[in-house]
Amino acid sequence: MRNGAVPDVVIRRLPLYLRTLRQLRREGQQAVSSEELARFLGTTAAQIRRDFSYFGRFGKQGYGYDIETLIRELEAVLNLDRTWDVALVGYGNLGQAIAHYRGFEPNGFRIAAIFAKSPEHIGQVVNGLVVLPETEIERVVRELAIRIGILAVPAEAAQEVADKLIAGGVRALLNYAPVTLHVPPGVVVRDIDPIGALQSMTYYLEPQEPRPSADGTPAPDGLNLAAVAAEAKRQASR
Amino acid sequence: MRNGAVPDVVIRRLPLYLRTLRQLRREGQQAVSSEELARFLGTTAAQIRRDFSYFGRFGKQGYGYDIETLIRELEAVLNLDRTWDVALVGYGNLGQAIAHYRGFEPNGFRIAAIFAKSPEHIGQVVNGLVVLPETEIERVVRELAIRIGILAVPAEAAQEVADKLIAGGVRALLNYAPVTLHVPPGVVVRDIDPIGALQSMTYYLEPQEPRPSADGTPAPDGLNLAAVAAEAKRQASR
DNA sequence: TGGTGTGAATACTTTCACAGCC
DNA sequence: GGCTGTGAAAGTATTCACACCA
Repeated sequence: MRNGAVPDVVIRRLPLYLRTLRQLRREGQQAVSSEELARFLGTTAAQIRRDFSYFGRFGKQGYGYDIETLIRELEAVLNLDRTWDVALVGYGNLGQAIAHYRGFEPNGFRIAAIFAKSPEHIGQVVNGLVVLPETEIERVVRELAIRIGILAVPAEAAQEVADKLIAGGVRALLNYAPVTLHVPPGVVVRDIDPIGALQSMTYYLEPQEPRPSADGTPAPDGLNLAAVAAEAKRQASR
Repeated sequence: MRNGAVPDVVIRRLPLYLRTLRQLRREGQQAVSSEELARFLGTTAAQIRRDFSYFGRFGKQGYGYDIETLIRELEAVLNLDRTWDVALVGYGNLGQAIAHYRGFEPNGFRIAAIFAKSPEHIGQVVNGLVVLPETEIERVVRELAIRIGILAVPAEAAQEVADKLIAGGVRALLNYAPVTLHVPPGVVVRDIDPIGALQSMTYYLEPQEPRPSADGTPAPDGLNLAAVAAEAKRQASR
């Protein structure tokens, strides 16, 4: 983000360290060296040591880092030693998938309010939450002191919804809409952009034409996909 | 990615330019200056000019960039002047959401094969595609000459699935699983990591305690969320 | 011995600022 | 007059390499 002492690149890497450390803890490991951690993450040991050094001296020479301690330190740095309430806006395909995603709670995030535009969605109950109308965003977000919003609305609606969330006090936005949000200073945005990710990867691919098989054939190359599936299922259920 | 002439940071920005340019085209705009484009994107004009300059001289002094031309140039750079077939692996909540997402096709990506592990999913038909067993990944991907894979499987399965895709010829992976994939040189990976994004944003938030309201009350602050929803719905349907 | 933490060197990225062109 | 494309400068990030320590 803005110019604090610690570069944002570093901050973005901390969750990866945390994830890997928790994994190692799950496997019963006690300590880890920057070298070993780097292998897991596909980075360098120097980078990891430098990254940690922004926040303190967490390691012991000749030993490495105590995993339990390091996890707690990183959680403290990232303010993850508490649970954060989140407001989800949008209850279409994507919004519903997010609402049902079980990965937030174990990571310290809890969807505390859901907003939708369509009357068909408003009033539905999900995980004990009532889907509220988007007109209520500002009020409810303020009342519940929610600081984090997830935008799962169509591109056209994203900026307006972001404005409402921010008006209610939200300071961090996870944006799934394919638009660049404009936010005042003090508000962080992270974009989730699968299409952009795909489009940047194709740069590195050989631009060979898609195979010249005549269009219209659903299963080129003599591969009968339905048959493949049926046969495999038969085998599996044996 | 690796050391080519053009930095990967630049490549990652191109899809954003493309998206914005298409938006402007939709609105009927003919030309755009680096300055104006920068305002839309929250960057600087200098950066945009530098980025484009890696690939050619697309602008006209005193005029700016012809939007139509620039779009075509960027599409060519990113190899987006064709349609790319994609293999989707995983058909749980997330995989199904991805399979039904309507945003791929208009952007030049087409899900051409879907794989799942669970027998309950295998054989289902989605958009005219039969969900295939993961055992068939390598063969089918090779037969269909698919270069791009989307991983929507649990963390534990991700590396193994990635290996199979790569064995079949995939060279680009969009990874939704919360793990660091290890891939040979020549394979690009982009991670979609909402949890990591949230965890890095909380660094910037005030670490204030969640409001001290006694636990257990589903609607603190006298806000009756169900009532809010019901009332709003009543008003909307009037 | 085996590892950290960190100055110093290197590599990469962004920004400035202006000549040059339409 | 207005805006591009780009050398050169400034600013960031990564890596090296080693003093130091358990």
